[in-house]
Amino acid sequence: MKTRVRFAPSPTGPLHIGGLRTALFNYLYAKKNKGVFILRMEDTDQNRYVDGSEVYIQESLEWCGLLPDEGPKNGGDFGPYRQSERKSLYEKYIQILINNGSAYYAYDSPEELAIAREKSAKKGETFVYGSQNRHLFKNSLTKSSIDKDKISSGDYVIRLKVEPECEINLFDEIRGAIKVSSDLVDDKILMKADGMPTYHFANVVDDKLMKISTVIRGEEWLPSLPLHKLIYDAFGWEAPKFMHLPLILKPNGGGKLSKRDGDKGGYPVFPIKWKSEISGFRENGFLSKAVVNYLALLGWNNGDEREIFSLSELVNCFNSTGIQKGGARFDYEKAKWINHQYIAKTNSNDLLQLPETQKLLKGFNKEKQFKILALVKERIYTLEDLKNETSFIIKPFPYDEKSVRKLKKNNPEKILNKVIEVLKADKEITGFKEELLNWASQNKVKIGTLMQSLRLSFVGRLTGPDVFDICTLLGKDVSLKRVQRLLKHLSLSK
RNA sequence: GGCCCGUUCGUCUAUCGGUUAGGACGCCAGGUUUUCAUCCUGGAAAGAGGGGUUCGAUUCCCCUACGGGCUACCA
Repeated sequence: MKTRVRFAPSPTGPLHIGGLRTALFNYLYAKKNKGVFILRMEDTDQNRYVDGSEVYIQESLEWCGLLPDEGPKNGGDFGPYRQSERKSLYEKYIQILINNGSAYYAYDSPEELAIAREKSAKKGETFVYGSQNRHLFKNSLTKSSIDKDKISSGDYVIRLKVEPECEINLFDEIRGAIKVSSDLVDDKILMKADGMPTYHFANVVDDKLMKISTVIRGEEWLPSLPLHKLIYDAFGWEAPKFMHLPLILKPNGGGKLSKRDGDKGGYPVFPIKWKSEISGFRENGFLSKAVVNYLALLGWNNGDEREIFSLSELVNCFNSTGIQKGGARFDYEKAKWINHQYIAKTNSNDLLQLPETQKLLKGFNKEKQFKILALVKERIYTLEDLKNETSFIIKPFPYDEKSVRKLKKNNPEKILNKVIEVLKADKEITGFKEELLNWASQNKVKIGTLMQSLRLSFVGRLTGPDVFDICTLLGKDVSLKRVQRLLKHLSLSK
């Protein structure tokens, strides 16, 4: 049987990294098994639909290199790939269930149900619309015939008729066998009053019609697995395999990572920016490969100590036995560390291709960009760090006065004047380093003081990359100006 | 509340009955860099608790505790 898996988000806003990781694992499973990765939009809830979501999801997947083989954008033989466009299919298939007695019409209003639910809650009971009490409600099982008026006015839903006292045997590829009694399963609504299917029904029908071999989704779906199994059974269909992924948890506990955790925690939770309001990993200076790598490690491991994987390496190594059972806390520090590894490893030319890098380095020509990147690449954790690491090239930081005062005690004027002399004489800056160091040792000038004088001149602080590399990058004229400027500053601050 | 799933350093994880319980992030110390960062070396840091099974349990089973998910005409 051909491996076919689907990533099935609903377009209710931007996709967060939990969803992205589900997509990733689907992709890896598909590619590992030489199968097909499908994108399906679960847009059956018209109230929650958010414009732009589908494009966002597609772009996020593309940014990460997780290109769907079939989906709303590029089509396929099993379309349409938006559930809203498959309405006639659900209508056709629900009739099968109506006809074989597995489903029935129900006419209770949402208000009536809310009241019933409240009643149960007051008694401390769980409300279940099912075999025990369905006779107390308005439906085609309690009335001798179906309510023609309600049907024609569309004022009804269709529920699954769950048989009592059946043992439902489930199997999850990660967790193994699970047994649940059918008494715990509601007569869940399959078709809503607006004529749209619920997730549960559409999901089963589509997975069957799209020949999905393995359903890989988040653990939040595990509780509805019995229901889904019952729907497959009602059709007499063989169910696909199921794999429920552990959830990605908030960094400090308290549940699964949510879309709102980003602004609270000061870290991105979305792959790319959403409209202009929320920035993503991309805008925060992450390489997509690093994000993919980190996400893969959140709930999966290769069984060894390896941590850095490219997408194709992940495809090769991926194995569902390496998937974790428990939820994984999101750790932004580790994500940054992986990004740091990728930035340092990626060659500068490739980094310069990225629009994000170009934006950060737009004031420089190509040659200079390359040099700057080489200078700071191994120091930074995100591309955003380029800003802080390179700003002194355009304009030095305001002098760190504490360092200036300290330096002053060591007669830096003599050194700075020598530097000026050398810079003026040396046309190419080539012998700059050697000459200064020689001079220092001959004149009993502490090298430390020399270095600090230079660094303070060029950077304004006592931090940064190698001071002679900086000088070379700045060029003779700029270097000279900065040394003269420090000399002037020293004399003024007497 | 009910149901389901889970539980190894602070965090991500290795271990498929016998290990000084390993690695990584973070943290601390030292080294390199006469700066900071990177990098290198070292260190502190874990089997939730209680019962079984077994010659032997982190590993298998049960209970408890804790964590999480679900409990909509949302997905």
